[in-house]
Amino acid sequence: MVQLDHKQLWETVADRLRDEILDGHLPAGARLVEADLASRFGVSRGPIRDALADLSRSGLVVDLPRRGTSVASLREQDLAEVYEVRRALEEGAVRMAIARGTAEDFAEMDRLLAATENAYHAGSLPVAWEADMAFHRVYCRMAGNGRLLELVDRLASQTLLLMRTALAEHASLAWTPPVEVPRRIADAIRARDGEGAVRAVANHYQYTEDRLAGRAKTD
Amino acid sequence: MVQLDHKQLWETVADRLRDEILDGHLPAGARLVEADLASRFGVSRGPIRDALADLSRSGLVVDLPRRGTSVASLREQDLAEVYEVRRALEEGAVRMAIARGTAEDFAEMDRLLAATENAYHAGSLPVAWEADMAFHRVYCRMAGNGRLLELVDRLASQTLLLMRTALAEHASLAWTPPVEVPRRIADAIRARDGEGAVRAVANHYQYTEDRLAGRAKTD
DNA sequence: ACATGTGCGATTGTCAACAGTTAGCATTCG
DNA sequence: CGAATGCTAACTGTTGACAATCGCACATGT
Repeated sequence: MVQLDHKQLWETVADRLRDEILDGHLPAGARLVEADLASRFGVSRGPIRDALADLSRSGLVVDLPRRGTSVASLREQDLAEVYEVRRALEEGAVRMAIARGTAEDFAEMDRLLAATENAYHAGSLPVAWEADMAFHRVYCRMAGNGRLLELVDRLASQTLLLMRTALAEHASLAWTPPVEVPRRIADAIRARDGEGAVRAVANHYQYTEDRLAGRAKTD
Repeated sequence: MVQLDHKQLWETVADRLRDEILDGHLPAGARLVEADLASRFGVSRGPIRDALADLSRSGLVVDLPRRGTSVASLREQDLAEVYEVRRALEEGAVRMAIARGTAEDFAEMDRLLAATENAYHAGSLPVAWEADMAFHRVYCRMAGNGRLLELVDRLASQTLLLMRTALAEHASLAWTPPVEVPRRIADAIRARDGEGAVRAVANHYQYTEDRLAGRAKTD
């Protein structure tokens, strides 16, 4: 049986809004008025509400009762929170993933590592970040835990938004970790080295933290 | 400023439904028909939809498109998933918590450990489980990461539901870990021993896993 | 000048009704 | 007798309208 994935109206709306938020078309803090969106997309407010509820779940918008919803403007504090949770989840993920990786998974990781570096050197940071997110996603998928994967996805969205909005203020965010850092994760998983993989993930986040802390000092 | 929490209609509905699900009044698999609930609570379908969406987020109900929502009937697989994610999050949480624990936090942990054991010996398992969840929640709150705490809360709901429904089938689930196991977590946090706390959490979940695996074999 | 009260516009919360889809059952045809 | 087809009732997805609430600006009084 072919699973044709018919999207509900609110899913289509949510996808569209998510894109507009992540590509910066809807800047942080922008108000999302249900009636406006309804007329813009030619639907009623019901699906709009559902879509906004989903984006709120993902942390891309904030929803103040009786006062409407607006695009989340995430701060330093949020960045730290997201990274802490992602680190915890990914450390768990690699431990589970080591038993289940297939050759295709490893090939995809290699491909994404290369894509990240290429995009970085080509100067296309958003593309590099997305490839990096996809890289992390691969081994989280390998963990074979649907709940974990969904959480990672939602946090990845928030991370992308954070990077985008933060980059607008701090040019020093225009970087990705040197490819060796994430590669160590891939290598450890490939070698079925659980503790090594956990260390590699910790190292990756430590590196990122240090780099961000450095920014805080030098800016 | 005092945060008085005025509840939206859907929140009230969600709380009520959550209770009814967790105390077994609404058994696993029970269909939740929007119109029925609307007339039962004397509201329209709108707030009911919002409430169901929230419960779906928490994993307490499943939502099949165009076919309505019903109380989640979680399986062995789900139990494993939830525990894996909880373990990952809590290992991260204790690492963050060691720096931030206050005397009140430690007192509350002690109190909850005692409450768990008392309720267990008094034969009131649901109470014991809830106290245990609250215990875990304390050090997750100490981590000072709102996102992490919210995830832990949602997973705790699922765990309670799992325990309840599983208990109905397997009497051998009628237990809690010996109080020493969670106490080691509290002790390590109190001693500001980060790696020890991580080990204690891992140990706790390992113990639970073994016990559950034992059930699978002996039942 | 400052605090307090009041009216207005904007926006969400809630409701009731319509339309499309689904599962189950009866019916028909081979 | 079995499989495919066509109905039917139940339910969700969606809509448009109404009511309640909030923020803001202006007026009023001290």
